[in-house]
Amino acid sequence: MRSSTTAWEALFRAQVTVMREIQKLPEFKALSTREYDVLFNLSRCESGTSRLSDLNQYLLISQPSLSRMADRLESKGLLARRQDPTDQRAVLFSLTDEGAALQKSMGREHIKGIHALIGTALSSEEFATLQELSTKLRQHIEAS
Amino acid sequence: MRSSTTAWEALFRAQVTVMREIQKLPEFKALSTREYDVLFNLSRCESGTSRLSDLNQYLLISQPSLSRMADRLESKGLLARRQDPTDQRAVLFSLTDEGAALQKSMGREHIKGIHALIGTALSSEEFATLQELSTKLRQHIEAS
DNA sequence: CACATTTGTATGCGTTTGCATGTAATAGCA
DNA sequence: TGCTATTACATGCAAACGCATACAAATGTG
Repeated sequence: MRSSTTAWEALFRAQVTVMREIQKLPEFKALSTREYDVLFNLSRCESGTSRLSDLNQYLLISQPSLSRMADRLESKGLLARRQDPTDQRAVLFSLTDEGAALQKSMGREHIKGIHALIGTALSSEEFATLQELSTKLRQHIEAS
Repeated sequence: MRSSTTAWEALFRAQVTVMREIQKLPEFKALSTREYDVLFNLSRCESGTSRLSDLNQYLLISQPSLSRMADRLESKGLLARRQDPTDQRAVLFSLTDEGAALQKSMGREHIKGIHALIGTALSSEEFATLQELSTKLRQHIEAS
């Protein structure tokens, strides 16, 4: 009972602390971290496209918020919407060339920023362990 | 370069996944997770009070947002504002009895929910390691 | 095959948020 | 001491958010 909740609290506090610093980084003047996260997740789809509802699974924002955020990203020319040919209800999102390029450049800066921020906080082995345990935790929930 | 950023991504994704589930828990119908977080942080102050700016250090929301959230929590009778006698600019927040009681009851439900959600995801040793590494990561940033 | 249910997305609307800025108190300095 | 800079919080305002709901397409059911 105790170990899982204290571990969660520690993980959550670490996330808040890192996130506070990340939001200050200059690359997030153009796009908020939430918006970047949409581009990032889309860039990770091997098909290059994703339904709104599938994308929403990996984000903290609500479905209506994502729908409207997509409007904005679309009007900025970063994202393209098209109908799913196999399901007329569904919408498929994909990055435009411009969106993909912006994601890449923000991603590069983001990596630099993260490294500068936490690069020396833990050893390589510790980072690997943290990654492994975080992934295991996430997968446990996704599997249930 | 790589190990720190992939570990951060994994930690962040885990946080999103856990948080999505937490937000669905029934106890967060009364108060949002952000609002609960304010009560939680206040409950952890050994003095029982905290300046707005100090409290804000541990939260992701902006200072103006916290100021207005405090207005709402105050009007709900959960929080009390008073002036810092040693600094006329500053405001000291503290939980009212009602606020402390609500935090405790939400905290209890929260712990149950977390345990039900992730209790069996990792072993006790793994949770302890996750907690230790997360804390070390956070402290590295806070120290800089 | 009609009809109810479910699923996927969009929209109305009130609330919450952040940015820029205002105001007042303190600190720093010449 | 007087003046500037800084710090702490609040407020105006537009943007973004979530909830409830509407709508349309797909699925299930008799």
